[in-house]
Amino acid sequence: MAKYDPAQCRALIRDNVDIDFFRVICDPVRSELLVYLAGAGELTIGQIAEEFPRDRSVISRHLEMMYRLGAITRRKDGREVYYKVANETIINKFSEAARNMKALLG
Amino acid sequence: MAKYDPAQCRALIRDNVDIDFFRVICDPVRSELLVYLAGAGELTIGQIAEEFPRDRSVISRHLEMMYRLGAITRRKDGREVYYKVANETIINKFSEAARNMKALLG
DNA sequence: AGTATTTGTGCGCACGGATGCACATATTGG
DNA sequence: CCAATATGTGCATCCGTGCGCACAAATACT
Repeated sequence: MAKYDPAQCRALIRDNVDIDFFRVICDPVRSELLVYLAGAGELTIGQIAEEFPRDRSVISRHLEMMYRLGAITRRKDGREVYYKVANETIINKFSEAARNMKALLG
Repeated sequence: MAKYDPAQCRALIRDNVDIDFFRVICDPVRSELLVYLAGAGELTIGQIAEEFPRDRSVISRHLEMMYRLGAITRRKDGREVYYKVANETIINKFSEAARNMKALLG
Protein backbone atom coordinates (compact mmCIF):
# COMPACT_ATOMS: atom_id res chain seq x y z
CA MET A 1 0.00 0.00 0.00
CA ALA A 2 1.06 3.54 -0.70
CA LYS A 3 2.77 5.22 2.23
CA TYR A 4 0.82 8.05 3.77
CA ASP A 5 2.08 11.49 2.85
CA PRO A 6 0.16 14.22 4.71
CA ALA A 7 1.63 17.07 2.68
CA GLN A 8 0.73 15.41 -0.58
CA CYS A 9 -2.81 14.67 0.60
CA ARG A 10 -3.36 18.24 1.69
CA ALA A 11 -1.92 19.56 -1.56
CA LEU A 12 -4.23 17.31 -3.55
CA ILE A 13 -7.24 18.64 -1.69
CA ARG A 14 -6.31 22.28 -2.03
CA ASP A 15 -5.64 21.90 -5.74
CA ASN A 16 -9.18 20.69 -6.23
CA VAL A 17 -11.43 22.50 -3.78
CA ASP A 18 -10.97 25.70 -1.83
CA ILE A 19 -11.57 24.17 1.57
CA ASP A 20 -11.22 27.39 3.53
CA PHE A 21 -13.81 29.01 1.32
CA PHE A 22 -16.36 26.27 1.83
CA ARG A 23 -15.67 26.04 5.53
CA VAL A 24 -16.40 29.73 5.92
CA ILE A 25 -19.48 29.59 3.70
CA CYS A 26 -20.99 26.51 5.35
CA ASP A 27 -21.03 27.87 8.87
CA PRO A 28 -24.60 28.15 10.19
CA VAL A 29 -24.43 31.82 11.10
CA ARG A 30 -22.44 32.90 8.06
CA SER A 31 -24.58 31.02 5.56
CA GLU A 32 -27.61 32.70 7.05
CA LEU A 33 -25.94 36.08 6.74
CA LEU A 34 -25.08 35.28 3.16
CA VAL A 35 -28.60 34.30 2.19
CA TYR A 36 -30.01 37.36 3.89
CA LEU A 37 -27.52 39.58 2.09
CA ALA A 38 -28.23 37.89 -1.22
CA GLY A 39 -31.90 38.69 -0.86
CA ALA A 40 -31.44 42.23 0.39
CA GLY A 41 -28.81 43.35 -2.11
CA GLU A 42 -26.47 45.81 -0.42
CA LEU A 43 -26.45 46.52 3.31
CA THR A 44 -24.31 48.08 6.02
CA ILE A 45 -23.16 46.17 9.08
CA GLY A 46 -25.53 48.18 11.20
CA GLN A 47 -28.54 47.31 9.04
CA ILE A 48 -27.66 43.63 9.11
CA ALA A 49 -26.98 43.61 12.85
CA GLU A 50 -30.44 45.02 13.52
CA GLU A 51 -31.99 41.83 12.20
CA PHE A 52 -29.65 39.28 13.75
CA PRO A 53 -29.55 38.16 17.38
CA ARG A 54 -25.80 38.75 17.67
CA ASP A 55 -23.66 41.62 18.68
CA ARG A 56 -22.68 44.01 15.92
CA SER A 57 -19.03 43.20 16.46
CA VAL A 58 -19.74 39.54 15.82
CA ILE A 59 -21.49 40.35 12.54
CA SER A 60 -18.55 42.56 11.63
CA ARG A 61 -16.08 39.75 12.14
CA HIS A 62 -18.15 37.24 10.20
CA LEU A 63 -18.44 39.63 7.27
CA GLU A 64 -14.73 40.37 7.41
CA MET A 65 -14.05 36.64 7.26
CA MET A 66 -16.25 36.16 4.21
CA TYR A 67 -14.75 39.23 2.59
CA ARG A 68 -11.21 37.90 3.00
CA LEU A 69 -12.23 34.75 1.17
CA GLY A 70 -13.98 36.60 -1.61
CA ALA A 71 -17.53 35.53 -0.83
CA ILE A 72 -18.69 39.14 -0.45
CA THR A 73 -17.51 42.55 -1.61
CA ARG A 74 -17.57 45.80 0.30
CA ARG A 75 -17.71 49.48 -0.52
CA LYS A 76 -16.93 52.22 1.94
CA ASP A 77 -19.08 55.32 1.83
CA GLY A 78 -18.34 57.81 4.57
CA ARG A 79 -18.50 56.03 7.89
CA GLU A 80 -20.62 53.25 6.51
CA VAL A 81 -19.44 50.10 4.79
CA TYR A 82 -21.79 48.45 2.34
CA TYR A 83 -21.55 44.70 1.87
CA LYS A 84 -22.81 42.74 -1.10
CA VAL A 85 -22.69 39.07 -2.11
CA ALA A 86 -20.03 38.24 -4.72
CA ASN A 87 -22.35 36.19 -6.89
CA GLU A 88 -19.88 35.28 -9.63
CA THR A 89 -17.14 34.28 -7.20
CA ILE A 90 -19.43 31.97 -5.30
CA ILE A 91 -20.83 30.43 -8.47
CA ASN A 92 -17.32 29.93 -9.80
CA LYS A 93 -16.06 28.32 -6.58
CA PHE A 94 -18.88 25.80 -6.63
CA SER A 95 -18.54 25.13 -10.35
CA GLU A 96 -14.80 24.69 -10.12
CA ALA A 97 -15.09 22.35 -7.16
CA ALA A 98 -17.76 20.30 -8.91
CA ARG A 99 -15.69 20.03 -12.07
CA ASN A 100 -12.54 19.01 -10.19
CA MET A 101 -14.30 16.46 -8.01
CA LYS A 102 -15.76 14.90 -11.13
CA ALA A 103 -12.31 14.67 -12.68
CA LEU A 104 -10.76 13.36 -9.47
CA LEU A 105 -13.35 10.75 -8.55
CA GLY A 106 -15.47 10.14 -11.63
CA MET B 1 -36.54 46.33 3.64
CA ALA B 2 -37.63 42.75 4.07
CA LYS B 3 -37.96 41.65 7.65
CA TYR B 4 -35.46 39.06 8.74
CA ASP B 5 -36.89 35.57 8.97
CA PRO B 6 -34.30 33.11 10.33
CA ALA B 7 -36.35 30.02 9.56
CA GLN B 8 -36.89 31.08 5.98
CA CYS B 9 -33.20 31.90 5.50
CA ARG B 10 -32.12 28.53 6.86
CA ALA B 11 -34.69 26.74 4.74
CA LEU B 12 -33.48 28.54 1.64
CA ILE B 13 -29.93 27.44 2.33
CA ARG B 14 -30.78 23.86 3.03
CA ASP B 15 -32.89 23.60 -0.09
CA ASN B 16 -29.89 24.58 -2.17
CA VAL B 17 -26.77 23.13 -0.54
CA ASP B 18 -26.30 20.32 1.94
CA ILE B 19 -24.45 22.39 4.48
CA ASP B 20 -23.89 19.55 6.94
CA PHE B 21 -22.34 17.48 4.18
CA PHE B 22 -19.88 20.17 3.15
CA ARG B 23 -19.07 21.06 6.72
CA VAL B 24 -18.07 17.47 7.41
CA ILE B 25 -16.17 17.10 4.14
CA CYS B 26 -14.25 20.36 4.46
CA ASP B 27 -12.76 19.65 7.86
CA PRO B 28 -8.94 19.49 7.67
CA VAL B 29 -8.59 16.03 9.20
CA ARG B 30 -11.57 14.50 7.44
CA SER B 31 -10.70 15.85 4.01
CA GLU B 32 -7.26 14.35 4.41
CA LEU B 33 -8.78 11.01 5.37
CA LEU B 34 -11.04 11.23 2.36
CA VAL B 35 -8.24 11.92 -0.08
CA TYR B 36 -6.14 9.15 1.39
CA LEU B 37 -9.06 6.74 1.14
CA ALA B 38 -9.81 7.83 -2.41
CA GLY B 39 -6.27 6.99 -3.43
CA ALA B 40 -6.05 3.71 -1.54
CA GLY B 41 -9.41 2.26 -2.57
CA GLU B 42 -10.78 0.21 0.31
CA LEU B 43 -9.27 0.14 3.78
CA THR B 44 -10.09 -0.88 7.34
CA ILE B 45 -10.00 1.54 10.24
CA GLY B 46 -6.88 -0.16 11.53
CA GLN B 47 -5.05 0.24 8.25
CA ILE B 48 -5.95 3.90 8.06
CA ALA B 49 -5.09 4.57 11.68
CA GLU B 50 -1.59 3.17 11.14
CA GLU B 51 -0.84 6.06 8.83
CA PHE B 52 -2.46 8.91 10.73
CA PRO B 53 -1.16 10.63 13.85
CA ARG B 54 -4.45 10.19 15.71
CA ASP B 55 -5.87 7.59 17.95
CA ARG B 56 -7.79 4.81 16.23
CA SER B 57 -10.94 5.82 18.06
CA VAL B 58 -10.69 9.30 16.61
CA ILE B 59 -10.36 7.92 13.08
CA SER B 60 -13.33 5.68 13.80
CA ARG B 61 -15.50 8.61 14.79
CA HIS B 62 -14.48 10.72 11.80
CA LEU B 63 -15.28 7.87 9.44
CA GLU B 64 -18.60 7.28 11.17
CA MET B 65 -19.43 10.94 10.70
CA MET B 66 -18.67 10.84 6.98
CA TYR B 67 -20.57 7.58 6.64
CA ARG B 68 -23.68 9.06 8.21
CA LEU B 69 -23.63 11.85 5.63
CA GLY B 70 -23.05 9.49 2.74
CA ALA B 71 -19.54 10.58 1.83
CA ILE B 72 -18.19 7.05 2.30
CA THR B 73 -19.60 3.52 2.32
CA ARG B 74 -18.66 0.62 4.55
CA ARG B 75 -18.73 -3.13 4.36
CA LYS B 76 -18.34 -5.42 7.33
CA ASP B 77 -16.30 -8.57 6.83
CA GLY B 78 -15.78 -10.57 9.99
CA ARG B 79 -14.36 -8.30 12.65
CA GLU B 80 -13.08 -5.83 10.12
CA VAL B 81 -14.95 -2.94 8.55
CA TYR B 82 -13.86 -1.78 5.12
CA TYR B 83 -14.40 1.82 4.17
CA LYS B 84 -14.53 3.24 0.66
CA VAL B 85 -15.18 6.69 -0.79
CA ALA B 86 -18.70 7.16 -2.21
CA ASN B 87 -17.54 8.74 -5.44
CA GLU B 88 -20.93 9.26 -7.06
CA THR B 89 -22.49 10.74 -3.94
CA ILE B 90 -19.71 13.27 -3.55
CA ILE B 91 -19.76 14.21 -7.21
CA ASN B 92 -23.53 14.59 -7.08
CA LYS B 93 -23.45 16.77 -3.95
CA PHE B 94 -20.99 19.15 -5.55
CA SER B 95 -22.82 19.17 -8.89
CA GLU B 96 -26.17 19.77 -7.24
CA ALA B 97 -24.80 22.58 -5.09
CA ALA B 98 -23.13 24.20 -8.09
CA ARG B 99 -26.31 24.00 -10.14
CA ASN B 100 -28.47 25.44 -7.36
CA MET B 101 -26.08 28.26 -6.54
CA LYS B 102 -26.04 29.22 -10.18
CA ALA B 103 -29.84 29.30 -10.25
CA LEU B 104 -30.01 31.19 -6.96
CA LEU B 105 -27.37 33.84 -7.63
CA GLY B 106 -26.74 33.87 -11.37
C1' DA C 1 -13.06 72.08 17.62
C1' DG C 2 -16.56 69.13 19.74
C1' DT C 3 -20.08 65.79 19.55
C1' DA C 4 -22.45 62.02 17.51
C1' DT C 5 -22.50 57.96 14.68
C1' DT C 6 -20.57 53.94 12.34
C1' DT C 7 -17.22 50.51 12.23
C1' DG C 8 -12.85 48.03 13.88
C1' DT C 9 -10.34 45.64 17.76
C1' DG C 10 -8.42 43.83 22.33
C1' DC C 11 -9.76 40.94 25.74
C1' DG C 12 -11.78 37.57 28.63
C1' DC C 13 -15.48 34.02 29.02
C1' DA C 14 -18.00 30.13 27.60
C1' DC C 15 -19.34 26.48 24.72
C1' DG C 16 -18.73 22.89 21.32
C1' DG C 17 -15.92 19.68 19.09
C1' DA C 18 -11.66 17.02 18.82
C1' DT C 19 -8.69 13.96 21.14
C1' DG C 20 -7.10 9.89 23.67
C1' DC C 21 -7.54 6.66 27.30
C1' DA C 22 -9.94 2.83 29.23
C1' DC C 23 -13.24 -0.34 28.65
C1' DA C 24 -17.18 -2.75 26.24
C1' DT C 25 -18.65 -5.42 22.25
C1' DA C 26 -18.10 -8.48 18.33
C1' DT C 27 -15.83 -12.00 15.82
C1' DT C 28 -12.21 -15.29 14.81
C1' DG C 29 -9.26 -19.24 15.82
C1' DG C 30 -7.44 -22.72 18.81
C1' DC D 1 -14.68 -21.99 26.35
C1' DC D 2 -10.80 -18.94 26.27
C1' DA D 3 -7.48 -15.92 24.22
C1' DA D 4 -6.58 -12.71 20.60
C1' DT D 5 -7.83 -9.17 17.39
C1' DA D 6 -10.79 -5.39 15.40
C1' DT D 7 -14.02 -2.00 16.18
C1' DG D 8 -17.49 0.85 19.01
C1' DT D 9 -18.35 3.87 23.17
C1' DG D 10 -18.33 6.48 27.79
C1' DC D 11 -15.80 9.81 29.78
C1' DA D 12 -12.59 13.52 31.07
C1' DT D 13 -9.69 16.91 29.09
C1' DC D 14 -8.04 20.22 25.97
C1' DC D 15 -8.20 23.49 22.43
C1' DG D 16 -10.15 26.36 19.01
C1' DT D 17 -13.70 29.47 17.96
C1' DG D 18 -17.79 32.22 18.75
C1' DC D 19 -19.48 35.63 21.53
C1' DG D 20 -20.22 40.18 23.72
C1' DC D 21 -18.46 43.98 26.32
C1' DA D 22 -15.68 47.99 26.41
C1' DC D 23 -13.02 50.95 24.05
C1' DA D 24 -10.37 52.82 19.90
C1' DA D 25 -10.54 54.72 15.21
C1' DA D 26 -12.69 56.96 11.41
C1' DT D 27 -15.95 60.08 9.59
C1' DA D 28 -19.80 63.38 9.48
C1' DC D 29 -22.29 67.29 11.14
C1' DT D 30 -22.97 71.68 13.39
